[in-house]
Amino acid sequence: MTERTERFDPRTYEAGWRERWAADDIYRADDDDPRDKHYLLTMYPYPSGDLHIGHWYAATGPDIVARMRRMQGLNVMFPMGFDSFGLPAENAAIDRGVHPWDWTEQNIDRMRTQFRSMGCMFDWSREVVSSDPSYYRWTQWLFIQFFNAGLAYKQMAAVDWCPKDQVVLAREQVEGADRHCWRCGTPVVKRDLEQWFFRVTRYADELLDFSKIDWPDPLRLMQTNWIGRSEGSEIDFAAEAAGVDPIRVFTTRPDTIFGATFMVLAPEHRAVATLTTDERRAEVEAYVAAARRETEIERMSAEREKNGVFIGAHAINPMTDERIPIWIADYVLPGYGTGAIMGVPAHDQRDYAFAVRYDLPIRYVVLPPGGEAPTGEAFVAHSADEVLVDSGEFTGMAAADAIAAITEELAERGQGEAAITYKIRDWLISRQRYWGAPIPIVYCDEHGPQPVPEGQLPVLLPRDVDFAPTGVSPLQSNAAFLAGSCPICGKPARRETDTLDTFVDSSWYFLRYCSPHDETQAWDPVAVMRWMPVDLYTGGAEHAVLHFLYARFFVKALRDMHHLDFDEPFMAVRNQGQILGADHHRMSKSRGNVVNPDDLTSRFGSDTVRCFLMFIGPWDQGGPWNPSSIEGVHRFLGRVWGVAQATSGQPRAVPGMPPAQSLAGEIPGSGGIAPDVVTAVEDGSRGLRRAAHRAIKEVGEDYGELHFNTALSKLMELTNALGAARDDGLAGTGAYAEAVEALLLLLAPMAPHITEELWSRRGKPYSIHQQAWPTFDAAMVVSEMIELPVQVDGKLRDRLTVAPDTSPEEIERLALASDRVQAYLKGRAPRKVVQIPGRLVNIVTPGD
RNA sequence: GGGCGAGUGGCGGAACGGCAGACGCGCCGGCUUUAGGAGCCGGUGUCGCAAGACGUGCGAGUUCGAAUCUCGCCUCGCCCACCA
Repeated sequence: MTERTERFDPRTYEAGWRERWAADDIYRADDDDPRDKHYLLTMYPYPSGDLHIGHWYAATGPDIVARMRRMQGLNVMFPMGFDSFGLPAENAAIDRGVHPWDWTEQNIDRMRTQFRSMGCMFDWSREVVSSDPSYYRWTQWLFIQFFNAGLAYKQMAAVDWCPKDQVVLAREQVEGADRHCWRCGTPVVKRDLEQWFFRVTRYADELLDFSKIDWPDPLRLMQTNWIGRSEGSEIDFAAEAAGVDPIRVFTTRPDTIFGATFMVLAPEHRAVATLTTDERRAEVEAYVAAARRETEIERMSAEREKNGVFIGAHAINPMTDERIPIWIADYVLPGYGTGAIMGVPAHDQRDYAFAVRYDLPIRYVVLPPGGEAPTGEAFVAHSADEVLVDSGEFTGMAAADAIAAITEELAERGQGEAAITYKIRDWLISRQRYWGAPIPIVYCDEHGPQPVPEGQLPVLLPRDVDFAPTGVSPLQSNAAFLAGSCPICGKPARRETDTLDTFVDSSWYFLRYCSPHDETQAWDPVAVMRWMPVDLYTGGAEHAVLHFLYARFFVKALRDMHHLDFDEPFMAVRNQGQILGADHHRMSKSRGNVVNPDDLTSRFGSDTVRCFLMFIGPWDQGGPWNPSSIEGVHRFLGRVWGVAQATSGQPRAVPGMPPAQSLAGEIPGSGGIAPDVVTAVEDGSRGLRRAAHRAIKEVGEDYGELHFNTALSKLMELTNALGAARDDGLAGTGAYAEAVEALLLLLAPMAPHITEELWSRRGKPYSIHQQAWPTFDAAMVVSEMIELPVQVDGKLRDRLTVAPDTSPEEIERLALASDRVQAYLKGRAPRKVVQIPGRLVNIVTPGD
C-alpha cells in the first residue's frame, strides 16, 4: 500500500523553519572563514513602503545562486540594505505631515519583515541604511576626499531643473525626447545655478574599457553610447576682424573642410559678444535672449526647423582661405565640442537644412568614386571608398586618408590638432531638497568654501526644518544648522545647505557591506580586500547609465586616491527583467495593477511563489503578471511532497510483477543490482538513477547561468520520473532514495522550506542548506541505448535504436537497411551519408 | 534620425547549425467524489479517416540539414537623439 502522508500544507512549516534559520544565524558571512569568498549583491531597494512582487522577482534569482554557491563550499556574502534617502519620503511628509525620518523608518521596518518572509539567505547582520548617520557620515567623508582630490567642484552652469520637484537633476536623470524628470515625468527647464559636480569626465576613457568585466552587452553598449566618445579634429578658423582670437571648431570630418561655407556658433559662445557687428547687434542679442528662455525640449527637438542669425562677422576657412559668414544658431550646443562648428552643408543634414533656409552656398567635396553630387540633399555616407573632389592638393585622396592628412597639415601650420570629444558631462550632485546627506562644506567670507573637518562628521541632518519645496534648500530654514565655523580661521561660516544626490549614497554601499559596523572608517581595508570585488551583481537594467556608471567612477577615483586597490566594483553583472502588471504596464499604485506578494504567500506559501516567479520565463526577460500557472507550480511542490515521503510503492497494473516490498533492501543503490531481479525493475532503477544524475548536472549548470525556468522544468521531470518509479514499486530502493535526495538538494535553493521539511522528515541532519551540493557521475549521465534519427535529404524518415558506441559503419549499414529509407532511395546508392555522432544520420539521395 | 533586442501551439515558454513545441497553464476524455473543489490517468501544433502533407513574422540566400547563420522587408519593445 502507498502509505498516507499528511496533506501538503506549507503554512504548517514555513515560518517555523525561517525562525530557526534566523535563530541559528546560518546565513552569516564570516570574515575569518578560510573558504573562498563569494560576494553576491543585489541592488538595495528604496524603502517605498511595501514589498511588491518585483522585489521578490529581483531577490529570488540571486538568492538561488547564493544558496547553491554556499552548498558548493564557498563562503557566501549576500547582504541587504536600504537606499533610504530620497524624494518620496519628503513628498510623503508634505502630503501627509509625517516626518521623513519617521516615514522612512516605518517603511524599513515593514519591508524588513516582508523580506524575511521570502526565505532569502540575506545576512541581515550587515544591513546598511543610507539615511542613517552612521552611514552618511562616511558618504560625507567621501565627498571631502573627492573635494580634496579636485574631483568635486562648484560651478555656475545652465542646469536641468524639475519645476515640480523643485530640484536640479543630473543629465543622466533627464529622460526621453521630451526631456522629462526621471522621477516625476515633468518636463525639465534650464536654469543658471551654481552647483556641485563630480568630475566624471576625467574617467571617460577608462569607463569605456570593459575588458576586465563580464557585463551584459546591452548594458556595456548603453554606457558606451552615453559616454559618447568621438574622435575628430579641432580646427582654428581665424576671425577676419583684427585682434580677435581665432574660433576653434570640433569636427569628426576634417576631410570635408573644403566644403565649409559658413560657421555656426552656439548662442552662448563667448566670442559672440565681441564678434557681432554693431548693425547686427540688436537682432543677435534678441536671438540669444530667446534661446536662453527656451526650454530644453524646444531647443533640442530635432523636428524643429533650423533657425539662426548672421552676426555680421566673417572667418577665414584655413584650407580655402575663403571668407565665410559667422552665424549663431541654437542647433549648436554650448556644452559639446567647442560650441562652434564649421558649416558643411553638402555633407551634414543639419547644416544642409540651415544652408537651404538661409541661402548659403553648398559645395560637395567628398563623393563616391565616379559618383555625382546628389541634388536636394546632403551626402552623408561613411563608406570607406569615398573620395575627395574640389579639395586642392587633397583632391582624389580617399576620405579616410584625408582625415589624417588634413589634420596633419593643419597641425603643422599651428591651426588645429586631432581631438577627442565626449558626450558625457560631469555629474551634478547637489540637490535643493531636505532628505539627503548634507554636503559637508562651510563658506567662510575670508577663506571661501572649506570642507568640514573629518572629526566633525557627520554633519547631522536636523529634524526641525520647513521642507515645503520653495526652490531653495529647506535646510536654509534652520538657523542653528546654518551656523558653522571656518576650519582655518574659526570665524563664523555659513553651512552649505544643499544635500547630495542619493546616487552618491549608492555609489559605495557595496564597500560598506564589507565592514558595516566600523565606526572609525568608511570601510576596513582588510575586509574590503577580503570581499571585493563583487562576484555577481544583479539588478534592474533601468540603472544602466546611472548607478552602474557612478559606482565604477567611484571605485576608479578612490583607487587613484589610494583608498582602494582594484579597478572594477562588479566582476559580473546580470540584469533581471521587469515584472509588469497584468495590463502589460509598469506596476504602479496609480494604475492599480500592483501585485502584493503577501496575498499569494498566505495562500500558497513562499516556496510556491518563489518557484512560480522563476518559472515565468527567462529571468532576464521578465514579463506581464499572469498568475494562471501558479497552481501548476503548487501542484509540482505537492508531488515533491508525495514522492519524497513514499517509502514503499505498489506496482500499478503490471501483471506478473512481484510485490515491490520484496525488493526493498536488495538493491544497494549504487549500481549493484541483484542479477535475478525482474528486468523491468532493474531497467526502472537504472533509468531513475540516470534521471537523477542528469538533473544534478543540468540543474547546477542552469542555476549558474541564471536559467531558473529551465532548471525548474528539469526538476519537474525528475519529480515525474520519481512518481512513475514509485508507481512501479521502486519506492524504498536505494536508487529511489538517491533520486529523492538529489531532488531535495537541487530544489533547496529555489524552495528552501519544503526541502528542509522533507529533509528533516527523512531523518537527515539539519540543515539541508548546509549540505554539500550533489555531484554527478558522468558515466551515469549517458544512456545505454540511444535513439538516432535517420533523415533522408534532411527530413526525418526513421529512427534507429543503437548503443552509443556503435561504429559509424554499422550505423550507416543499419540506416541503409531501413525499408523507409529504401523507399526514398529506390534502389540507388546514396550520394552521401552525413553522420553526427550521437545525434543523427542524414542520407542524401542522388537527386533526380 | 541613430543604436540595440525580440517575433515559435489557445497561453507562458523549450530547443551546442541536427528529432521543433521540453516543462507548465489551458482545453478534451476517463477514474474518483453525494455535489462543489481537489486529486489521479490518458490525449492535445495545423490539415487529414488514414498514409501523409504542412509548419518557428514575410521574402531570398548559405548548407547534406536553418527557429538558429547571412541579406532585404514587416511588426513590436527598449535606449539615445540637432552630440557636429
